[in-house]
Amino acid sequence: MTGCSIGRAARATGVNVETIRFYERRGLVPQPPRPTQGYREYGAETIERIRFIRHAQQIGFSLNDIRELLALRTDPGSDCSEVRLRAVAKLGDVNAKICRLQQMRAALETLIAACPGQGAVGSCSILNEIARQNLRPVGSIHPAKPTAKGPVAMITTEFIVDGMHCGGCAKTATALLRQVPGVRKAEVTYPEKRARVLHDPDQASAADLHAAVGQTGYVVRDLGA
Amino acid sequence: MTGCSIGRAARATGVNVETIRFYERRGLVPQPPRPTQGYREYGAETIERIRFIRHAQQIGFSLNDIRELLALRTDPGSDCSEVRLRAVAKLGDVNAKICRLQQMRAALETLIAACPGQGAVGSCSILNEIARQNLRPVGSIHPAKPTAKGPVAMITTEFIVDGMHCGGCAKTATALLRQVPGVRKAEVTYPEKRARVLHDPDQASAADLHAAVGQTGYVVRDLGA
DNA sequence: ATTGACACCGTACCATGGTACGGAGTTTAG
DNA sequence: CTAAACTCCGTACCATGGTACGGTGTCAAT
Repeated sequence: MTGCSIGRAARATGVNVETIRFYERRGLVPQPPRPTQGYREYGAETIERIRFIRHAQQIGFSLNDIRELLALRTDPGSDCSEVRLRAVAKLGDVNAKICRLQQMRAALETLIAACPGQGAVGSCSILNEIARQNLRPVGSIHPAKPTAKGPVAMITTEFIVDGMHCGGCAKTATALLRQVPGVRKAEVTYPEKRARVLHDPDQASAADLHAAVGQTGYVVRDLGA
Repeated sequence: MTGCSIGRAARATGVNVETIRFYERRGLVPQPPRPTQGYREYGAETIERIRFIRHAQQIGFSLNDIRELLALRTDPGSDCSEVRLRAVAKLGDVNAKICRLQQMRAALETLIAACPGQGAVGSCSILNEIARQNLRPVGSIHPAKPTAKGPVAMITTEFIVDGMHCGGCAKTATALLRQVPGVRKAEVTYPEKRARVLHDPDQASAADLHAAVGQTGYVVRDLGA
């Protein structure tokens, strides 16, 4: 069977033509061969890949996550445990979001219940409660810490991460670090085993960073060790 | 008591200076007086306004929502029921998001539970299940309908919305229409009582649009009526 | 008087996930 | 053969909520 054009591929997968080109630019879909006049020709495996992307999105993976999953999937040297690690991390994200939203829901329900439903806005209990914030604060993903607290002094912390066995591990570790509140930038390099994190020491201590990386089984050492 | 500079206001509210300027551009914070050399001077009411914004964000309101809430709050002619309507609508949003996330969570948990935790990626149950989508599809906000199904024919539907009594009502109605899957653009104008919606008729029927607007108590009529 | 901190402005940039557009060339169906 | 439909490409734009930068001007403390 011969391949199909971008338009057919789009119809087959239920996405826009532009979306496929966008995925190609993002490295989610490989550059296809172009046998005739520069027209892209997609085989069944790419069609399937696009479906994979949409399904993975449905369960909460971002396009960057999905690129990594696809890389793992293609690389015969990688292990299923890598995938599992990512699924577990994503489940954690999803749970955290649910938790936040449930707090929002509780706050909204409280406000609505207290509202008489009519009257002048000046005496509107909802607006007044929001203004006073007689609401329990909604926690962030990690245990409540003040976020975005104006001008803060960022510092860079560097440490060694052992136990990684591929660049994908490094990316997982990077993602975990970025989830820590107070972290502005994080990069973990695989062969060097180095983590470099720009963070606000008041919000995220070195121990917080270590804990974030350590939760997946990687082992953290200080530079001097 | 005299007002304070933008820097002090930022520190007092825990936001960035740039954020205050950003809110000003977005119309969330009024243009302050500038008694000396063009420097902004903020009074207590603006500080309180910024706090209101942050609190409202915490419970899920977007900046656009908040602008409307602030307008209602300031306008002595508006009624508390307007506010309540928005809170109820937001609660609906939040519930819908929770629902989606719970479906994601269930899907991830199923995948993780089925994963042996090690082995070659070729036989990774997680990746294979994602590829096959042996997962119950995650519904969107409204009852499951296919989303983003490639090139679709959009149509414009126009109808009359009765029962609105201010521009804020029109905005509420607009927001409700935008939540309907298949709707690309929606605009509702107050004095004209007109709704104009660009949508995919396969995903969102005229009846869907009417139902979305009707759920708040506005009354929909066809143009010819 | 000097110097560091603060303020001004416009604009660009970050992530996220796409969609849209314009102008050109190509393929395919009638 | 012609015209519609499709494809190419780069770039710009949508919403969301900000942050950052560069160049310049001003205020306050020493």
